[in-house]
Amino acid sequence: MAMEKTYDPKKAESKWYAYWEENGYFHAEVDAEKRPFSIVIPPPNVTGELHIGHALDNTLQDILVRWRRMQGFNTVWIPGTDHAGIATQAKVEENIRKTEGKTRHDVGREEFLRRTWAWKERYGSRILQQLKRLGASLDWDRERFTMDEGCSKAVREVFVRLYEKGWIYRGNYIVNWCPECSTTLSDIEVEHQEGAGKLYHIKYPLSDGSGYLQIATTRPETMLGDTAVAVHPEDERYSHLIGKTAVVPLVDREVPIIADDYVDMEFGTGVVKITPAHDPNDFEIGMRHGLQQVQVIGQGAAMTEEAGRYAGLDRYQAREQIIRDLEQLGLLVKIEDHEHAVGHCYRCDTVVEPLVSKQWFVKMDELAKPAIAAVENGEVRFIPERFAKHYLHWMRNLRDWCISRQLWWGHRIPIWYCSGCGAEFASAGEPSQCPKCGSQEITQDPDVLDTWFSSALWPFSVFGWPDETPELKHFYPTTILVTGVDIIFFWVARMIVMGYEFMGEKPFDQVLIHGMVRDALGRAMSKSLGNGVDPIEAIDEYGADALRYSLVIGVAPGNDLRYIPEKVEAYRNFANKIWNASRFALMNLTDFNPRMQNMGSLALTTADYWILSRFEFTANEVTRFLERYDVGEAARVLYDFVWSELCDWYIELIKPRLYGKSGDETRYVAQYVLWYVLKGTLELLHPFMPFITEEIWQNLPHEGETIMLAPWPQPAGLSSPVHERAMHKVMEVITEIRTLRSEKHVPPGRRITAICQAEPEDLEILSQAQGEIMHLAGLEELILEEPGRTPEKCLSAVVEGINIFLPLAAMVDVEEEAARISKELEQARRELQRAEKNLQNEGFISKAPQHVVEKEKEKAELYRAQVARLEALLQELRD
RNA sequence: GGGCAGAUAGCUCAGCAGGUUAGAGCGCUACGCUCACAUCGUAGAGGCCGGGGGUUCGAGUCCCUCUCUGCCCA
Repeated sequence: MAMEKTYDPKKAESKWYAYWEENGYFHAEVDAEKRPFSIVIPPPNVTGELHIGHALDNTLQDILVRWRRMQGFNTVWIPGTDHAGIATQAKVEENIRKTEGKTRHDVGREEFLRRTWAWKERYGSRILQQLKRLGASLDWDRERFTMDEGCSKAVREVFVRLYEKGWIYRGNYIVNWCPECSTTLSDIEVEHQEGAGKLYHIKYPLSDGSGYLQIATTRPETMLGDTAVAVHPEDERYSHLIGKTAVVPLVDREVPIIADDYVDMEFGTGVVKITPAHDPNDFEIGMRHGLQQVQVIGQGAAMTEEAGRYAGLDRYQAREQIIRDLEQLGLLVKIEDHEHAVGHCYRCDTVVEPLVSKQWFVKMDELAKPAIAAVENGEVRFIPERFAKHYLHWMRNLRDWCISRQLWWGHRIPIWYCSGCGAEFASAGEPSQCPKCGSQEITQDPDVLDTWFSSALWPFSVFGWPDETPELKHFYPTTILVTGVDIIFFWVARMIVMGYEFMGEKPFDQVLIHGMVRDALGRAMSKSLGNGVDPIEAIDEYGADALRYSLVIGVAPGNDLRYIPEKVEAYRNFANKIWNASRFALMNLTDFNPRMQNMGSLALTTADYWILSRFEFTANEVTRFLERYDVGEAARVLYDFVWSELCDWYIELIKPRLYGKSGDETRYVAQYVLWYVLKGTLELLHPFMPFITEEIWQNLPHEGETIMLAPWPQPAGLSSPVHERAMHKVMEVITEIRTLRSEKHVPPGRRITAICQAEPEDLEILSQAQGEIMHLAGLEELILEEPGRTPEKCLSAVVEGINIFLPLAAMVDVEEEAARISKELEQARRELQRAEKNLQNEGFISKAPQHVVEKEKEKAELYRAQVARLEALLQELRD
């Protein structure tokens, strides 16, 4: 095959993805003989677009999936999308508004839903197509959608069962209302943002005319709905007023002065107004004290009729007007600047309004118990572990989950009301009459469920639950869930809850949490900042493999990372490096057939033993890191091996042999080892860089149809510390000669002579590698001898106890040489001192492990020789 | 207010189970188009591992504390 000088990702990517898909390599059937490895994708929003966070999340999953698949696990990765209630509905509404100038109410519920489905059909596959560009090896035959028939059935089943258990209930409670989205939100869908606000101090007259109480509030507009004033029961300043009444200004409502622990004596004046209808804490107090609820703010965030002359005003206009009016009445004491957190809608960022309304809730206390225990006892493990704390803290302080949404797009709540007998009943099917009175006058609850309700069932609904399918039996619990920190509460926690309740078992063994992708300045990516990165653009520019590698390499689990285009470029270069090393290999393997001889019968050189040993080490490390889900370190180890050891050293070392300069026999050996290591390296790289590895692998002698299904490299007994140490010495000698040349500006093309003096053992090593040393150090002659004489007029150095002399009389400046050698001598002495100090330490000798002591002794010996040699050199120079 | 994370080369980050002469990429300096690669090679400069204390024979790594930055919860 003719390979281009640079790697072209575009061609390889489309070609191989299609090949994999057509051959069904992504698909797994249930196979009881094999160990399953299963992952469900965190379903992206069906009408969304792939962003860089998805790219990271799915790259991690794909790496794990491809790796386990190569290891022979029965591997399945389930794709799918989420209907994303609010987001999708908002998009379609926006479209209707723009094109027809109509609202969803103008269009009507049925028609609106028809259009939303059409929208989903049209744009819903987009994000999945984008995942294909990334190389994601998802089992497309098993694609699901949270609102498809099966998932919807699961949702209704779960709802009905919980309802019948009494764990889903309807009640009038204070909920978070988004005036913009016109729906309730669950507690976690509210984001608290710190902001500059004001603290208003207002006087409330006592009913008996004996004076005033001064209260402090950040939201004066809610005072119109005040039904009490509260103080702390132990606050002596006010104890005499408890039980009396005060008058709420502007509305002249007489309200009780109550005592409640909730009041913070330190805050403001220690007196707070109580508005049960518009504040969650006040709501609780109201329940405790049986207070009336007066709703003064409506669903559109405008003041209601209850607000009297303020009715119709927006909540913020009302605030201003009220302050002006209080000021006129002389009841406004002061306004202070005040930092406080305000709840915003996580979808549209509008300030949320707490309102009392009739909604559906899931009772969480019982449900949470097994889900808490599972993480406490390690049945479900978070990686990194610290996220278990986040999870547990949240789970232990759970409030009931508000699941009804005033939307149209979603799973409609399977509750019907009978206008005949007034019954309320749940049904998993489509009832035609009331089970109590038989009346056909029944209407379904108009609300839909929180999107996360269906996502919570994802790990079993995708396998066909409530039916007991073979898939469910084989692939559940899934092996690992990979997702970002931001949805631990939204999604992970609820999956664990639902898994235990309905499967009687955890939904996954492990949860791998990764951080967020930030921009180059470390800021979160957001629409408003416009600093988002389109992964598809990055793939177009640098290739999917490069993007994948750049997202995972060197990232510690759970840590955030920055997206820096230069980094992607660096791994584009890495891909190119692999490409060119392979191109070189293939050019030299045209006449090679690995079946001619096997490795055992080959006369391996030190370099061969060395690279095989390093390859084995690398393979073990990569596997070890992947087993700990430390993808970042696995990728880093591989990168270093490929670039430094394989390309910079091994390939350079064997060039003379490949060119036939040392005979056919050793040429074949070099070919064999190069082929073996390159093929194995591609296999190790494949999970990280699926496309380029397949492209090259297919061109190397290989067995099998695809690298995707090639066996993951196993330990093969290739480790060889002896050869590693020998090679290390050779490399040090080469580097030292190069350094001397470089410092003295010996032209790179000039072939020179070198003399190496060493003890017999080392001489043997050097002599074995004589050809390689000469080749890589640019020598025309390498003289190997035992120490004794000091050659005249030489550049000299000592490494690894080996004297090196370069007879370059013209380059030798005695002063410079002396200075350079002195400097090295100093350093060697320092190291020697350090080592000796350790060895003289009783504690060290007796307490440090044997191998550490041995190592230290070896070091000391080496430094001692180094010092002696350098001292001798210096002496000669000065004579 | 509570909890968590981070602080290592000019920049962005690794450093896993305390023991390496503390690493990488980018950037920087010098040289080099040597028949895989200039998306490259060779050589090099650059770090009291945030401050202070402690544990240990030994601390970037473990413990305490302080400072700064970020995140989550209330």
